[in-house]
Formats: sequence, structure tokens, C-alpha cells
Amino acid sequence: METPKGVAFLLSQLGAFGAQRFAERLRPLEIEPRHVGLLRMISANEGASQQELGERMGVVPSRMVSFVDDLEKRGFVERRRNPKDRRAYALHLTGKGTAMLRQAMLISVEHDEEVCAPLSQDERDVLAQLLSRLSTAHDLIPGVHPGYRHLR
Amino acid sequence: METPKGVAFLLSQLGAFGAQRFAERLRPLEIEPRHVGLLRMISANEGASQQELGERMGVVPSRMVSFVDDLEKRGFVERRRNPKDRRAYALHLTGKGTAMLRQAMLISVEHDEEVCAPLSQDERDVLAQLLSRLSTAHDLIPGVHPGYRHLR
DNA sequence: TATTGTTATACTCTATAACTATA
DNA sequence: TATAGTTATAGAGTATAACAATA
Repeated sequence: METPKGVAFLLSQLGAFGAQRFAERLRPLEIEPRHVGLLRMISANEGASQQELGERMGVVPSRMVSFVDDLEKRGFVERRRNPKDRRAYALHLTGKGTAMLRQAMLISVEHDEEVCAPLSQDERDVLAQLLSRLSTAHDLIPGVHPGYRHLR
Repeated sequence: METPKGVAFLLSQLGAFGAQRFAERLRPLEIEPRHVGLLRMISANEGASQQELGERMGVVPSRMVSFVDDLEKRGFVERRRNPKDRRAYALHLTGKGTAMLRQAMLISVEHDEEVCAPLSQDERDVLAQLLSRLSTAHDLIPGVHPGYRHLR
């Protein structure tokens, strides 16, 4: 029974490897990949409520609480009461949060450079294009990682 | 702050998506992706000891116990005492285990087909070749998923 | 003493469901 | 009654360390 050389296995293997390396790179900032994802999500949807974001990311409400707590404790995010509906919060990045997001994005670029280092520039372009098409064709949401999702 | 379009994120996103789909496909067999990995590992290393395999897969000894337990309970694997060293087991696939592995490999091929469906045959070949090169360049072990590894 | 496998334990993560406050 | 957010809780997964048998 030979070793699988399928594309799906390689994607999963490389994806998991890259995610681990990215987490290591972020460690000095005392932040995790999923927090970067949430910071980006808030930045792209300023003022959205917790559950709105949770729905887009596939995160259950109770989990969103501690998730946002993490970022609020560190001073990266503010929960502002929505005067129109005082049950809901409006989430906003603080200056500190914006700065942290920017740093994380820089690390993300470095990380990408490391992952693609074995390829020429042309090859990277081809790879990026093929992966983008797969991602789109399988209805994956840009910037949303399926690891956030709970199945079923 | 724009959506990341980096290769590393796409790999992680597609890899996680594919892993979830593969797990769904295996569900009727009441087996999980990691068990398939272990079956394959045993098949490729008949007679190896638990800890030998654990070392190759990056799985800690205590975890290997319940891992192998799972497969033994289902009758897929046999623990045979090694007469040369009666502390160690020699792991072997049963006929049932071989049949299950074969079935899982068929599903794996179907799964690969699904993941690659949006691409032409030529594009799949290009993608497979680029991913293989990345995997090799980053010293990933063929058929061994980093998710089995504990970091540090 | 060292090594293979096992068990006990403690810790983390997460989903479900009950709860509160507002609507 | 319904909804946003929260808390309590229980279950799964996993690593560490202590342990038994054998070397």
C-alpha cells in the first residue's frame, strides 16, 4: 500500500505545517492565528455585533464571548453598546488593535515568503492562482478558516 | 486591512476544508483520517513496535496506546509479542485491517477527485508537482501529517 | 539502570443548554 | 415571545509523569 501522493493530502499536510509555523512566528507577540483572523474580521466589519461576526466565521455565540474577551483584555478591541439595540455590542478595533493587526500582517507576509521560498516567482504565481480557483470553486470564504467552523 | 491572498493561508484553508470533507466521507466506515494514517503506517512497516511507529509519526507513547487500541478493538490490527524482546509488541494488520485500508484508499482517491474537480488534468499535474516540491523542501515526511505531531 | 508499554491525572478546548437583559 | 450576550457544565482530547514488566 503506497504512500498517498494525492493533492488533497499534500494540501492538508502543507496547510497544517504552515499553520504551525505561523503560530510559532506569532508567539513573540503573544497572539494566535485565530486572533489575527478575528482582528481582521472586526477591522473589515467595524461596528458589527459579536453574533454577526460569529455567523460569518462559523463560530458559535458562546465561543465568541471568550474569543472577543481575549482581545478586549489585551486592549485590542472595544465593545461599545449599540444605542439602537442595547442588547447588542458594536465591536471596534482600538489603536493598539490596529497596530497589532498591522504587525501580524507583516509577519504573515514573511511567513508566506518562507513557505514559498522553494519556488520561483513564476511558480508562486501559478500556485496562488490554482489555489485561489480551488478556494472559490469550493465556496470557501476569503479570509475565513474552516477550522473556526463547528461541523454539523 | 485587506483579505489575505497569500499562498500559506490558502493552503491552510483548503487543507482544513479537505480534511473535514475526507472525515465526512470516511464516517460511514466508522473510521477517522488519523486511523487511516496509522493503518497505512503499520502496513508499510509490518512488525514495527508501537514506539517505533510513534516516533516516525510524532505521536507520544501514551497516545499511541489508545490509538492502537482503537484499531485493535475493531479487529484491524494485532499486537504480537516479540519473542526477542518481550517488552515490545510487533504490530501487524489483520485481513480485516488490510481490507479496511484498501477501502479507505479508494475513498481517498474519490476525495482527491472531488477536491481537484475544478481543475483540468494538466492543472492538477502542475499543482501536484508544485505541492510535492514544497512538501519535500520543507522536510515533510511523505504520508505523515503534522497534525499528529505535538509541538516543542 | 534503561526501555516498552500502560495507567492516572490534570489541563485545555469546545458545544449545549440554561440564564439575563433587552426588544 | 424572541434575540444578544453570558455563564455553567459536561465531554472529548491530550500531554506529563508515575508505574509494571522486561531487558
